[in-house]
Parts: sequence; C-alpha cells; structure tokens
Amino acid sequence: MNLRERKKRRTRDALLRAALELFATRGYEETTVDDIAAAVDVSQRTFFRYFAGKEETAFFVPRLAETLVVEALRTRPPDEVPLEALRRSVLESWDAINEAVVELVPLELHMRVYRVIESTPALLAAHLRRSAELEEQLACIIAEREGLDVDLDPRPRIVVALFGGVIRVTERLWSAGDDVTLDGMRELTTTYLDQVGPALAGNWRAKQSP
Amino acid sequence: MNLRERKKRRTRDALLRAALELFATRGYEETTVDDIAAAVDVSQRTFFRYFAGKEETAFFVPRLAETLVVEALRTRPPDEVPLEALRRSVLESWDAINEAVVELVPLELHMRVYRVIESTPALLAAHLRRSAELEEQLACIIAEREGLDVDLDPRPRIVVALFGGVIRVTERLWSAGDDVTLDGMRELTTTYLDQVGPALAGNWRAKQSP
DNA sequence: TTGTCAACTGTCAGTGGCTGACACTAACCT
DNA sequence: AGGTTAGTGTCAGCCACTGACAGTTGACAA
Repeated sequence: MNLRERKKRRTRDALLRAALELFATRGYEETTVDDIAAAVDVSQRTFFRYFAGKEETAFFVPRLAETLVVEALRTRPPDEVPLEALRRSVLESWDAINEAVVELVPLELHMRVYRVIESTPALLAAHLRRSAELEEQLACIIAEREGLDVDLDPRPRIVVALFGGVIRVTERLWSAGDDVTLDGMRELTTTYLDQVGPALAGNWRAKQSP
Repeated sequence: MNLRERKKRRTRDALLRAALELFATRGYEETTVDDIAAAVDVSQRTFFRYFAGKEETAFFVPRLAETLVVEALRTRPPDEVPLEALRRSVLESWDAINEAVVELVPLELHMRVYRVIESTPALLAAHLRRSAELEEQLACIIAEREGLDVDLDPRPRIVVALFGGVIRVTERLWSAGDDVTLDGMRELTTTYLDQVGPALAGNWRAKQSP
C-alpha cells in the first residue's frame, strides 16, 4: 500500500473517529463539520472529500453491517424456511461486523453513537430509510430462494417487513437496556422472534389462561 | 372569525397549496422556500412563521391522516381482535381524511405529492420516521385495549410493526399503480392483510400444491 | 536526482434552509 | 381617535454543502 493511500486512510479514519466521538459526547446537531475537521486539523472542504455529508459518518458501521447481512442471507442453505434463514443471517453477521470494525470503532463507541442515532430525529429518519432499502434487498433474495416473483407474490416483502419490525424493536430495547453485549442482543432477538407466532394467533386474552 | 384570523388562514392555505403544487411539478429539492414564498408574494421569513420547515408542508395531509387513525382506533369496540381493529381503523379513517381535506388539497394533488415523497430520499426518510412514531402510539393503544404493558409484553409492538409493514407495502403498490381511487386502496389493503397468515405458515413451497 | 504528472488539499465565494433581532404596518379594542 | 397587539418585512448571521482555482505533495520515469 502506497504512502499516499496510507495517508488517505489515516485521515479518513481520523475524521470518522473524531466525528463519532464528538457525536457521542456532544450530540449530533451540536457538532458542526468544522468541529470535526478542526479535530483532525484539516479543512472543512477535505471532510467533504471523504464523506458525502455529516450523516454518512454516523452510519459507517451500520452500512458495513447491512452489506454483511445481505451476504450472509445469500449463502444460507436454500432448504431453510424464510424466517429461519433471516434470523440466522442476522445472528451470524454480527460476529463478522464486530471482527471487521472493532479496531476502528470499538463496540462501546458504536453503542453510544447508536443511542445518538435513535434520539436524533434526523438520524432516526435516515436510519429507517436505510432499513427500508435493506428490507427491499432481503425481500428480493428471499423471493429468489423460493422461486417467486417479488412483484407478484406479496409474501416475501411481508415476512421481511415483519422480521425488520421485530429487529428494530429489539435493537431499541437492547440499546436502552444495560446488557450491551453481543450475546445479550442474540438472546433478545431469539426470544422476540419466538413471540411472532403467538402474537398473530388472534385473541390474546383467551390464550393467556387456558 | 376575525379578519385577522381569516387572513392568516388564507396565506397559510395559499402557501401550502403553492408548495404542494411546486413539489408535484418541479420536484421537492428543486423547489426553494423562496420560490414558495414568491408564489404567494410574501417574504421567506413569513413562510417560516407558518411552517417549521419546508418538510412540514409536504406532510400536511399525512399528518392529519395520522391523528385520524389514532382517533379511530381509540373508538373501536374493545372485543375486536387487535389486527382486525387496526384494519378497520385505517379503512374508516380514509373517508374522514378525504372529507376533511379535499377542499384544501384535492386527492389528485395529494397523490402526486405522495409520489414525490416516496421518490425523494429526504422525504421518504421523514415519512418512515413519522410512521414509526405513529406505530408506537398504536402499540400503546392496543396494549391498553388488551390490558397489557407495552414494555413487558412484546406482542402489541409486533402486531403493529407487522401491520405497518403491510400498509407501507400496499401504499407503495397503490401509488405506483394506476387505480388511485380510495376503493382501490381499500381492496389492496384487504387482500394483503389476508396474506399475512399464509405468509408466516412456514414452508411456502410445500403449501403451494397440497 | 530531478523534473513532470497526478492526486490531494486549502482557500474563497456562493447557495439554500433556517433563526434572532428590530422596526414597521395593520387589525383590534375601548 | 389612539394605544395595544399581532403579523410582516428587512437584515444579519449560522450551518451544511458545492464549484472553481491555486498550491502542495507523493509517484514515477528519464
């Protein structure tokens, strides 16, 4: 790797870490791009040569995670039932994310940034849009696995929407709670997904005391 | 009603219509706040005294719709099963929205704006965030109906997430298709919701030819 | 080693969304 | 009619972001 390339990577990493650190401590809206650039001692213009916008820095890790989930689902054994394939893809991709990024952005920092994302309207909106795009990709893969046409058969999109909803709920609970380990997340996800069947079974009150 | 109040309402309505019309024809990002203000012949500053931001004008109708759905769900008979109560609330609120707003923003204009919302990343993101907030409210109401605690029992949030997912999918199909009537939407929603059960039943391939 | 090319960076000027401060006008009320 | 209050315009300024141009620094060959 070139000196040039190394230098580039170094300033990009520095910008990224500075941004995330500032977001996590001071808050997203309270952090200006000038602040981030100043913390790395480059011009504001340079920041925008590495990132398309302030937002992009906040979603660096989530972005990686998304690509890994897609990859994981693509390589799942085709005999698995859709919901099961999705669940396993997510669970297995978390390890990959952690390995790939822990040097650059420690899990603890990522957690703090995630809380900022959820509590900052503009970031939350962006997060949900990204999730929607991811779900669209996943629906297409599921449809292909099952030999269906996404535009003719609604079921792929429906399962993925349901799955995505559950994931979002668990993510929120996870980041709000105090067990911010990977195993905690795994456990939470599993129990919630197991609730899906019962939740749709109809009359809950009748089912609670049989 | 005062002369003052009438004047206020008139400029607000004028700003709203001008904004929506411009969004629908020229596009959201291609329309500046100055354009909107100029179309009504007021200063830019005045625009911001009526709307918190450019975005708010785009979501004027959706905002009304949200409050109506919440109201509808609140007054649903308590013996209905959750998914059914949700479905009926949405279906019945559409008529109310149409009545309440058709003078100010004709259905046809609203449709064009809706397509702009879906094709403009920033607006789509905002739309999804609003939906998420609405779903949170609905989950709380459902939980109350069923005598549950939203934070202890995951099922209210799960059904609402599923329901919301289906609604979003149908909305997209509806606005993309050519039957943009209310009845078309009603029909689409009904059929899609009926697919929920089968979609989760497990192995689709085995079920397709029994 | 040196000179050339290409890539990276800084500076500057400008746009668009949005806000605070202040002065001005017009509607309200007595 | 005259004082009060609400609504408006103007101006100045912040922040995210972009294009244009010039300066600097690593890459590579002669």
